[in-house]
Amino acid sequence: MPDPIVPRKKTTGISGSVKNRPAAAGVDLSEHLRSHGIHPTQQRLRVLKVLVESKAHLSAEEIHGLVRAQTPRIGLATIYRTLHALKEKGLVEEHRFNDEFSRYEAMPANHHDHLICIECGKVVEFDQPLIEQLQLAAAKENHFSIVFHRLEIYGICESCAALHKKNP
Amino acid sequence: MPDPIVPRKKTTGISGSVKNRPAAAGVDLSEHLRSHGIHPTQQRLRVLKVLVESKAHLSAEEIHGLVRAQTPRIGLATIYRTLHALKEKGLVEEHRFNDEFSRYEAMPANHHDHLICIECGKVVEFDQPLIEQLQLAAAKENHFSIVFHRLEIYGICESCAALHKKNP
DNA sequence: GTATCGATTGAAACTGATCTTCAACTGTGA
DNA sequence: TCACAGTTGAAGATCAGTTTCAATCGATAC
Repeated sequence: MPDPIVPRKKTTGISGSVKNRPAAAGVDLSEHLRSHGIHPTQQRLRVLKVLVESKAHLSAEEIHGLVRAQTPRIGLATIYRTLHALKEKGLVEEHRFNDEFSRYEAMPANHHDHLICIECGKVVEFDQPLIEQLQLAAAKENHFSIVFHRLEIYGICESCAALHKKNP
Repeated sequence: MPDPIVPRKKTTGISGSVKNRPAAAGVDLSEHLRSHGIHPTQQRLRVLKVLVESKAHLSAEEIHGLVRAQTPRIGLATIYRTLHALKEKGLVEEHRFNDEFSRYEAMPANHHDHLICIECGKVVEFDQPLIEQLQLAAAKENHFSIVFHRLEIYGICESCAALHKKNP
């Protein structure tokens, strides 16, 4: 079972079903940052805002592009620095799907896993509490205490499958 | 829950419980390659041999080092080219744990998932058929057909936990 | 054995994501 | 106003992985 290459370009917008982020539901982003020990500069607020409002899992490049619409002179280094800080404080999650670069999302209220279409790159989030329980059992059996986990299912989404039937 | 950085150096040997690889159990590697449409050159045989005999998940750099012991002039480009070919034919699996680079293992007979210690980098393989069934259910619910998946559980292994108790 | 020709190789240069450095800027408090 | 710490943008460095290209290999025909 070889890893198919996900044929996705950096610029591709990726949609995914996303639950309400806590910060999107009216929480003051500035206070959100401050309460996590991050000084809320304009740049940091805008990076976080882009992530909170986005329905996608964004690359650093994409975040840079979106933030630049409001703050044209912001540098890519600031994006990376901010993402590191946010990640370290647990406000942002980093994913490495089948790309050669990372994608980021604002930390959701609940952990979830990902279904990723290897044709179009669409990412759908899901959660299966039972899977988490079985993971706990597997960890216990091997004398591990779980800190976090990552479950990614790669496959073909409904619309790509339909396309295949039309143009096989 | 921020991603802890796995404190692992490129040169660290990583152990893990590994079932017998089919090719390690007496199958002729040369024939193994040929039957998958890969011309069995010395270089390719040695890369595959290192992977089959290894008990670890090796980086390209590590494979290069090991192969060079027998073929001193082999280039890193050849390692990468060979790994691509092997991966494409499903003879090798690529993993990206919490590192910034890829690790490879000879394709095991059965799919398995990974427990990874975030302290020492130890990788333990396990499988839980029930988890796979639940994944199928999650995919079906979202109208995905699964091609492959990746489950990685990060945590603290028994011996690192014991160390922590001694030197907290 | 020898000629031919495509496949494969090693070395070196390249690429692209990410990180580091450093001087300039900003905000805050004395 | 001054000092100082924290933050920023720009440019350059780094490093895993890829591409290029001339040299070599190996299978096949003769």
